[in-house]
Amino acid sequence: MRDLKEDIMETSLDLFDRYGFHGVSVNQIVEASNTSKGGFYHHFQSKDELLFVIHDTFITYVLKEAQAANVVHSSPVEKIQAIIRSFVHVFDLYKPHISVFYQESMYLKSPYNQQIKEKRDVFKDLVFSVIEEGQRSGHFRKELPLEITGMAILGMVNWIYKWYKQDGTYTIDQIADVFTDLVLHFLLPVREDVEVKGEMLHVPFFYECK
Amino acid sequence: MRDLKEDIMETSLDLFDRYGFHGVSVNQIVEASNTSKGGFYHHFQSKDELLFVIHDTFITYVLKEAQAANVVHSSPVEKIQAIIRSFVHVFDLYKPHISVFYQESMYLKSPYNQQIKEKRDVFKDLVFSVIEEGQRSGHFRKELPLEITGMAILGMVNWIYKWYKQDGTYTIDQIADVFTDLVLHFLLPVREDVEVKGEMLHVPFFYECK
DNA sequence: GACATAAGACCGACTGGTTGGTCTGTCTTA
DNA sequence: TAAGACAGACCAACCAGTCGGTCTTATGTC
Repeated sequence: MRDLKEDIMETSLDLFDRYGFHGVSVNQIVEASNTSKGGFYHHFQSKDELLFVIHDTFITYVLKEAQAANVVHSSPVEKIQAIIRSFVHVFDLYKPHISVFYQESMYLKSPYNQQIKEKRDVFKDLVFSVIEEGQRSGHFRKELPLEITGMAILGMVNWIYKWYKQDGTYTIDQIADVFTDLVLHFLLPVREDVEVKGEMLHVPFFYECK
Repeated sequence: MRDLKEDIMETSLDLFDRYGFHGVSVNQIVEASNTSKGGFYHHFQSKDELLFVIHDTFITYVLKEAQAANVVHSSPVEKIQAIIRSFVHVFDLYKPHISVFYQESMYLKSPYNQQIKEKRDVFKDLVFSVIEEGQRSGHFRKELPLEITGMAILGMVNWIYKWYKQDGTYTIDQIADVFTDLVLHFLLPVREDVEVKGEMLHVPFFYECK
């Protein structure tokens, strides 16, 4: 027999993914997971807390991975590659969690919304700081506004939750590869500038300004 | 005296944007817009229909603009520029509508969800076909997978609704310019390949290369 | 211009159903 | 035997939607 708390998590994740947080009642959750109101409220203080736990699961993961990438690599090019790769992979691991998160995060009450916002901001700042580091060191195009470029990257990756299917045409690795290619194509400067501190980058870059 | 229906639309848009569709009751809407249950249901068949009308407003706009761009321009480069520009501008005109849409679209019942999906698909297919056209004609890099690249563009633009503020650091025009720059940087092949059928592209990149 | 009339605009008390959450109590297990 | 795991009847609050009624306004008639 499985742990009942995990059953509730899994079942509610499935239901939320299909019908949304507000489209599923606690009664439906306990019914589908073969438990009871008492069982549910023994494990969770409220329906909101269940939602928070769902969020925290994947946010903790993506943040840990990005922070590790930031420490392991020294070049901003390698950092952004590693961050995008792990960021994209999160959608393979936690897609239902993420779908629920973006559809429902606005309804979470204090103190849950506060905690979630903090973790998301740490991740965002990390991505931004890598871009900024690359711009300062000359790896990335200095003329790009940090905020717009950063949000473009977060946007194209976050949007994956809308269309990615595990049994789709492309694997999550292929998506990660293409996305990294796209991002590096608009981040890296013309070829002449890519040589930084005697280091020659072997990243395909195609466009030169006229 | 304003039209009451418009008052309801505007008030509910504001409330939905702050608290979400399910976070606002019809009672709250009629209270905030100084009308009544009767007044509300005189203008709208249901709460769902109100949501549908909100959606339809901006979807109709973005679709019309993109289709016009597709007809007016002949080069895929100009087409994608115009589409991105108008797509980005929709967030300036209809940001509350769009926020509500992405948070709530999942809860809409038939036949509303069907109609919305159709229009969104038409728009998506239009963007994809422009990219494909550019790849066939040699304007765009042939090695990029259409689906992943297309969803990357839709993702980075759609995500604007999460962070764009009208009184923020950058205007919507600046965002559109940077986004166009980013997209063309990863779409266009090396300069040698940009010359197509004797036509030399004069792609107006917003930011000057060094 | 005065009046009758009808149609649409709007009102708000009311309802039937649902929801998140509580509480008392039982069962299991260490 | 005590403590945590779980059960399920119960409740107060709330919600979308209804319905009989009133008010406003445009129009046709004399």
